[in-house]
This record gives sequence, structure tokens and C-alpha cells, in this order.
Amino acid sequence: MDHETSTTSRGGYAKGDARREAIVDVATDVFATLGFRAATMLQIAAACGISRTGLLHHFPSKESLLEAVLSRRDERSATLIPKRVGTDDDDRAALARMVALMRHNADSPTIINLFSVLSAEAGDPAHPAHAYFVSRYASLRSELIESLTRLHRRGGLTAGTDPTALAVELIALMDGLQVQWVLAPDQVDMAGVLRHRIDAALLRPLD
Amino acid sequence: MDHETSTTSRGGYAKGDARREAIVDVATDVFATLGFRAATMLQIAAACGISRTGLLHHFPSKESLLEAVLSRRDERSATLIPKRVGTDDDDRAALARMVALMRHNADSPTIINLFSVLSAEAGDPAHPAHAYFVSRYASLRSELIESLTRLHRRGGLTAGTDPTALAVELIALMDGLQVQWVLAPDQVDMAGVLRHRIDAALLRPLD
DNA sequence: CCTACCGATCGGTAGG
DNA sequence: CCTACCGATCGGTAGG
Repeated sequence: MDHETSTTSRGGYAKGDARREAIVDVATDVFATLGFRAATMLQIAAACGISRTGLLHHFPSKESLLEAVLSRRDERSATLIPKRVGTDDDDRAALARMVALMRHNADSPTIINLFSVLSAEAGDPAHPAHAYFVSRYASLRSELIESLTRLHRRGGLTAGTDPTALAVELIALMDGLQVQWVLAPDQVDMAGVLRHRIDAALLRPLD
Repeated sequence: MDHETSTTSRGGYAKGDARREAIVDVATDVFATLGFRAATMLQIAAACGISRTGLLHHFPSKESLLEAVLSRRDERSATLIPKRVGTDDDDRAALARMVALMRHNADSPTIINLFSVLSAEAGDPAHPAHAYFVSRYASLRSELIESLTRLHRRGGLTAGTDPTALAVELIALMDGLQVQWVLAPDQVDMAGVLRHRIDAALLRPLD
């Protein structure tokens, strides 16, 4: 949170930044596979081809590395999900992007694992990412509730739909599909099930 | 899996069995909080008020303790969810029990955490519970698909419902609601959302 | 021969 | 980035 360095390279630090980015990529994989607590700095260092103390040169603690992994993820998803909405079509587009995201994630199981494992172990208030996930889900809910409420006011949702309950349901559906998909990729059509549920809530289905 | 001892006490071993049961309860809590990999035998032993070697006397390895925790959970849920179904009412009752289970789980966050954390970290094929969760979800899916298919054939579901997709969706919904609920219990009405989704799929709502 | 442990220690590894 | 370390703790096993 309080690391001034970013992934954008500044004059004279290109090499160090490139190394940091490579480390964050590796750490993402390891945290995704083992979770934060069971992952070790030695494993991550070895996968980077450096020593454990060399790793600590770039990230002074395991938690600082976790912060870097999460903020990198936030940057990436921010580019995929723009903030400015307001029209009916924008809100429908936001739902379409959720489906596209599920389809995209089916090709990058690492990210699926990362959030499944971390959000589960972050349920413990003592977990270093607990606050992050609490506020992450709060943001997801409030943004989706806003979108669905606008859609509902403009008559875009089927009668009797509660925008708040639907927002909670759709977020839960995405998370649960990912857990199930990791254990049986062939049996779970993540994007298809989500798309079907969203279309059932919309008066006019997605394109 | 291959431990002949059960939780039922046999003549002369009541004390040992009671101790084993107490240990399994404590281990359930610790695994639920930390996950399997990050939990330590020392923590579990300390929480039981015995030494680590005393713990190992009862369970020769950490994995054997995990097996005991999971099979205990299976016994408990087996008493809650009987196997013999076949009539239309039985299949509707199975859906009602899913809602009741969500309501019940909201009072025992430990079990929620246990399955959220373990099923997420078991996505790694190298995890000792990987096979368990793969087959657990396969069973859940096939049993629910059976129930929903019977209901559908008897005209109990709304038109255009795919029993297989609905089974995947309902299981995902339950899992995702639990992850979200742990992080914000006041914002997530687990049983309410599930109930609402099930009623939307049924021609005649649950009682 | 059974149970229910104990204190000590094995070779390795944790985060820093 | 590395070698050299620290206090502690890991899962598992020894004899008693």
C-alpha cells in the first residue's frame, strides 16, 4: 500500500523494475498455487533464479510482495473494466464484460486460483489480505448494485428483481464457478452459466 | 481413509475415542482458519492441551488428521442429507434442505471457512485433499443433476431450464455466497439469495 | 500387551 | 544481489 514504486519504469531503473515485474509474476503463480501463508520466500526466489536474500532486496517482506501482487492485479483489471458508466447501454456492457472476464479467465487458471485461494484464506481477520478483500468485495457489490439499480429503473430487468440481491448473487456465482471449475474444468462452463443467469435477469438478452 | 477406528466408541476404548473426537473438533477449527498447509501440528496440539507428540500418538501424520476431519464432516452431512430419493416431493425436499443448510451454516462459520479454504487450496493437484474435493464435487453435481432432472421430467421446473447447468449454478452459488459472507456477514443473506434463486427455477415455490 | 502420553531430538527450513 | 547467520519452528520419530 505504501510502496511508492510502481510497475512503470522511471529513468535509470528500467532493469530493476523489470526484475520486480518478473518477481511479481512468479509470486502470483506461487501464491495462486499454495496460498499466501503456505508459500515460502525461498520457493519464490528459486523460481526467479535468485537467492532468498536477493528476493528480500527487492521486496523487504513477504507481505510487501503480496501487496505488489494484489495491486498489480488491480491495475490489470482496471484497464479491463473502465469506471465511467451512466447510460443504460453502459450498464448492460458492464454485465457483458463480466461474462467476457469469465471467458478470459478460463484461459488463465493462475488468476482464478489466485483469487479463489486468497479470498478464502483472507476470511480470517488475522490474514494480511483480510482488509483488502473486505473492501474489494464491498466495492464490487456497490458498483454492481449501482449498475443494476440504474438498469432496473429504466425497466431493463425482469419484474420482481431486487438489484441488491442480484448483485450479491452474481458475484457469488462467479466465485463459486471458479472454485468448481478448477476442480473439474471439463464439467463447468463458467462463462455459459454466468451468461445464462444474466440473460434470465435481463428483459432483453446480451448480444 | 484406511483408519479402522471410528467415532463410535467400542468396549474399553471410550476414553481414547473421546480424545480423538475432541482432537478432530479442534483440528477442524484450525484447518478452517488457516487452511491445511499453513496449519501446524503444534498449534493443534496446543489447542488440545496436549503435546505435539501426544497428538501424533492419536494421528500419525498431519494428513491422517485431515482425513479424519473430512470424514467426520461427511458423516455429519450424511445424517442431514439422506440418500433415498425418487419421488417429486423428495427432490423438492432436497432443494429445501440446501436452503436449510445455508441457514444452519450461517450459525457455524467454522464449517463455512473449512470448506471455503480447503476447496480453494485443494485446486492444486498436489494438495492432499485434491482427490477428495474432485470426487466430492462430482458427487454433489451428479446427485443434484439427478434430482433436478426428475423434477424437470415431471414438469416441476420453469420452461427452458437445463438441469445440468442449474446444478452447477446452485453449487457455485452456495460456495460463492459463503466466501462473500465470511468477509461481510451483514451484507450477505446466504439462505435468502439461494432460496430466491431456487424458487425462480421452480414452477411452485418452496413452502 | 494395551492406552496415553512425555521430553528430547532428528534433519531441514521458516521469515527476516 | 550473495554468504553468513539469528531465534523459532516444521513434521515426524527415538526410547521410556
